[in-house]
Amino acid sequence: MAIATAADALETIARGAHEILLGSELKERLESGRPLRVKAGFDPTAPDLHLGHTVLLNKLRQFQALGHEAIFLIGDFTALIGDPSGRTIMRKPLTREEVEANARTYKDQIFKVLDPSKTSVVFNSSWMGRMHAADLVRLASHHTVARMLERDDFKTRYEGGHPIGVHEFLYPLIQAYDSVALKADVELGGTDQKFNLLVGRQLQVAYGQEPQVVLTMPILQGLDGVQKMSKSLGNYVGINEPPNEMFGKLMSISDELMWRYLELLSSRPMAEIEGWKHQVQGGANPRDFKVLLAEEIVSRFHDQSEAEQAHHDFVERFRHGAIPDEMPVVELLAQEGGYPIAHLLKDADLTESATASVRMITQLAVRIDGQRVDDVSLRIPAGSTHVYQVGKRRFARVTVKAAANLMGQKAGAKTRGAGKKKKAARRNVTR
RNA sequence: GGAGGGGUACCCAAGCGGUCAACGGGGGCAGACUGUAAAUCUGCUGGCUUAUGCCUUCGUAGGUUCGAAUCCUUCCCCCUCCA
Repeated sequence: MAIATAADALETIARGAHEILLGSELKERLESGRPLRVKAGFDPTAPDLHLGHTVLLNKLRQFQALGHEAIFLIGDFTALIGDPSGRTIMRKPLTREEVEANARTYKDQIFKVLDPSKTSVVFNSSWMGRMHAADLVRLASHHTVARMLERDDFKTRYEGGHPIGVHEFLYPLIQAYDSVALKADVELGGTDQKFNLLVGRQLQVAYGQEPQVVLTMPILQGLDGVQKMSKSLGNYVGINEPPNEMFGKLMSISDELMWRYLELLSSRPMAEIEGWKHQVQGGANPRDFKVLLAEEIVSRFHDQSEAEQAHHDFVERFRHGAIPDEMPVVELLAQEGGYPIAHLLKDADLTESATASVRMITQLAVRIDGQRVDDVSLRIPAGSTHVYQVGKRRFARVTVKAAANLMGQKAGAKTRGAGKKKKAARRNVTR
């Protein structure tokens, strides 16, 4: 098997990396010529992978391309603890069932990036599940509380008066033990994992192994460019998202963030990306390079033609202000006198509440078939179909129908009465 | 086990008997400007068929009062110190 020269390999591996500890050890192992065991652990807590996860996957892929073996560790055992990294609060443990379901989705998705023939997928429950209490105590004896509290987030929480569960201390230890069990040569992780990864080195030495090389990758910022990409923050691009969504989201990142994404997500050579940077400094429009990024990512998770289509749709929609072809279609039954606009927007899921609709209308953010609406008390007559728009991104095609039979009843019941009924019902539930 | 401190809207954080749907900041949303972005400026940020109106919210459940996020009691949760 042909393995690239150690110098070339190092350059590839170092791309985008935040830190390599120790670089000299990595070089030695690369020079040994044998395939290295490269481990990266994932919490099976996220049901859907997003681009943030692919930063590590891409790096694993690069190792594979260099002839090494990727060990994709699903931390199904550790997930029962919940990684406290970067958190200021304690995480709720997952149930066995949740963990298993999540792990399956991982397996389904990672091979969009990784080479299956050079990947082994392992679960740390397969050794941790068999460990005896006595072994765990022995494992725990290799670390001190003082050292645990060196970890930034533990320290912050401790000093800030936030609770820390004793079991959370086990997380780094178990993750570290995984490296022992797997005899890992290299472990990849986000920068927030540095502490855990280093515990791995220490523990391997304690168990008589050569310490693994630690490679940390920057945490990919989400679309907001500030917080890390995560599903719960809603600033993510999922790898299973439809092409248009994916394309649109990637185009919405800031110019500055674009370079980060290119470095960490694109498979284009860095030299080429550097060239783009110079062009932008010379006055080229960053947007055009953002397009190239978006196309590359969309074609990776879909295909080339879908990427081109997404690009085309995007231009139509934003440059020419076109109304998108695809949008939710909603049918509503009008009451006597038409459908009040504020309620229509809420019922079509364009706003959170009628009050919010009023706010949007007042702020001139609402359009019907492209026409601005400024009348809060507008009523939409039955028998009409229009495209309603709130802000720039939310659309729905709404048909208002006459409510033939229901009309009598609904009109008969005064709104106040209906409101009271609801409240009464709620009270009953509470009691 | 004992002593003290604390739980306010998405988050942080004021308020400490009426003028509180609750200051301020962050975040979010919208408008203007742009390149779709960023930066900037402005507005909004509990719900209700839109109302100088009503309803629900300041950990939980009660109580005092004409009136409570603010006072009293119960319970729950968190933190610190002592043992």
